[in-house]
Amino acid sequence: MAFWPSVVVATPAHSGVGALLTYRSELSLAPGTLVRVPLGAREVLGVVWECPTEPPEGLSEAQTRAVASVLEGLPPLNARWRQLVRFAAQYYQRSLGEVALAALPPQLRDLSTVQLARRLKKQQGARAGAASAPADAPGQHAPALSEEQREALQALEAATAPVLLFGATGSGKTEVYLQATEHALQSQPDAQALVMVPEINLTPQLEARFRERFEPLFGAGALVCLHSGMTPAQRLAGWLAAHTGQARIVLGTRMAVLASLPGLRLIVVDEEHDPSYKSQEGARYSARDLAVYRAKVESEALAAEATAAAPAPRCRVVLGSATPSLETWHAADQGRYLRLSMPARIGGGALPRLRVVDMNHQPKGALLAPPLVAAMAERIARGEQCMVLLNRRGYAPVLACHDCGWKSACPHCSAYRVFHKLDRTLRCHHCGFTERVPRACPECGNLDIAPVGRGTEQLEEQLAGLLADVQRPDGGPARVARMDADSTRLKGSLEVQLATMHSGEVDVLVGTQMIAKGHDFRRITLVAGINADSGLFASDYRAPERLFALLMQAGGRAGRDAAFVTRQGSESELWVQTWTPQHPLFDALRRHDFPAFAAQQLAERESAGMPPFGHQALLRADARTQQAAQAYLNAAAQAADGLPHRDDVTLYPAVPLTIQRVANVERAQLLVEAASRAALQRFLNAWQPVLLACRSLPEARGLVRFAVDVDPLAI
DNA sequence: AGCACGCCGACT
DNA sequence: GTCGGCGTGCTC
Repeated sequence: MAFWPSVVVATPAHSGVGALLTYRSELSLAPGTLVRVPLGAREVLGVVWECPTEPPEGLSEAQTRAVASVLEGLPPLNARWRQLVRFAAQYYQRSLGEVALAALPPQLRDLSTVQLARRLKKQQGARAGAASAPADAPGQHAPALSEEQREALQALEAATAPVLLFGATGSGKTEVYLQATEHALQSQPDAQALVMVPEINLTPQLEARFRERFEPLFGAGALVCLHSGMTPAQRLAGWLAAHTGQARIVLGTRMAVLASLPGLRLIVVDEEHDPSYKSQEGARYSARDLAVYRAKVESEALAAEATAAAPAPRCRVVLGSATPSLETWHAADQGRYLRLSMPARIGGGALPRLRVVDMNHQPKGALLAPPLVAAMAERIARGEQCMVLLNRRGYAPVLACHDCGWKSACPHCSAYRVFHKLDRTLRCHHCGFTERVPRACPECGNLDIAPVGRGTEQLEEQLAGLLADVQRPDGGPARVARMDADSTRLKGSLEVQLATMHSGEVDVLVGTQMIAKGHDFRRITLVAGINADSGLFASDYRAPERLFALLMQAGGRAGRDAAFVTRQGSESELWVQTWTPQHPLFDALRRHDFPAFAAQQLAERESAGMPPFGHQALLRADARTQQAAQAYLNAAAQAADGLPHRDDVTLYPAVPLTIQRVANVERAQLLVEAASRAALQRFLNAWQPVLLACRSLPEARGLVRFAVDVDPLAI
């Protein structure tokens, strides 16, 4: 067969893991080149993966189509980026093209050559401007570090392993990130840093701090944000800036870990324990784990390029948290990660005192224990602020008829619709189905339908009533406000509410866990978790870990302004209402002793063979009937018999998910366990083609989709 | 993911 | 008799 020039391209077509498509190309294109290629009836974005020197086997020239166009002027995606994508695709059992394309801004496809050239020119112009920007603010802009911070910074800059920055809330982790970033960027004119936060909500305040610090040093275009809340045009601009090197700092959510950053020297993963770092759709990757892998790849490449004369620079990765994930903590125990501790709060503020309220000894049916209400009233009278957490939006989780037993079930999901009193609706929090609240029971016509259980709307209402007679020092009445996904839905309303809280116009803030994260309210001296332990009754084995982190984080909101607390002559407090006050979690929390809590949890995990000691994956199936979903999973398990590495894993029977049906789709899953990560990976790779084949079995009729979730957060 | 192909109910 | 419902399957 005559030679014909071809390129192998990663495209969004995703049948089969690792499936790449071959196109004809007269030009020899370097791996990493961005191209547009025909796929079926459309034209899609693709990444050149290989440039073969031999004609492809089993594919004739006539069977292939030609590359439609090359994105001129864009540097190819480098080998380290491609290795990251290859690893992520393989590890999380998705196609290369899917992961590669998920990492690129979709708008790139629609950009004409002329538009692209214009954009790149703009980038270069900005870059030249930035390079010539005077950098005479150096040294004096950064505040002095505490002894602890200085030691941590020095140690992390000397580290050759991933660093766990274990710092109490308020210990000044952000300042360490800032100075580590500054040093990394100054080491090299093209050096870049990636800073990740778990939620979009947390980007604006960190962005403000980074801009303030680095715009005088590196120019206005030096920092870009990358997260899903941006418009397509903003995402494109941010991605291009990072890819061309004009942006020196990329600040973003989990998706940012896949951005092209040719000069990457530092990765910061703030609040590394946060479950939001694990993607729950598409390729279910952990951005924290990929960050660690990415830093390793970058460092290895730098080491390979280094000469004997100069020591090789590294790409460092810092995982920061006051309550690290048990995976990270265990890695530090084993010496795979370097643990750096910063236990003290900047300014010497004390951590709040824990007050555990045993709800078994409180008046029946009371949402708030009387001693807690009294404590809050006292604080407000002194001009202090309180924060109350309840992890349930709406007025009540269920509306029920006392006569016939009707409940506000969602017709599309196996869940109840939540009663929202403010807009008089019943809303399903799973599928979004919303109806006006009926005036009478839809089953029997009885007018006596009533809310069951409590949400933030009701808590806000009750607190306003309970605190109605409390006077602030200026004589005004106590003011209660609520902040949750409902109250912040409109664009800009989050900022408005935060500003209201900061200005002191609110005395009590009620909200979901959204209010526990990151936001700094200086005058808060009392934080309360109302229904904190509801998670402990669930079967989720990570519930204690999450509760500990939430309460620690929430408690960290209290007493951040040490001077204010001292002036008040009061001590800040964290109140927790619980039905299980004897749980060991509270002892550790009382002493602010995360290491003790982690050791206890890790011992339990080890004896049960759970992560991080054992390794898990889930095979999930969505289908029109529960029977079809389970039949598919069980068939896939059967078909695994005789596969290589089958004996290294345990396959459990298929079970329905806790919420079995969402938006009329039935859901089931099957757990896979292995003693080692490598064994799990070997088996999953062997299983992959079987999973595809089992889709067409007669018993799996009605299957909508399947997905593998490697290292799942909940099982 | 798209987008086509293919086989069953309400219209010009 | 068609128009179109979305179930199923492929994309070099």
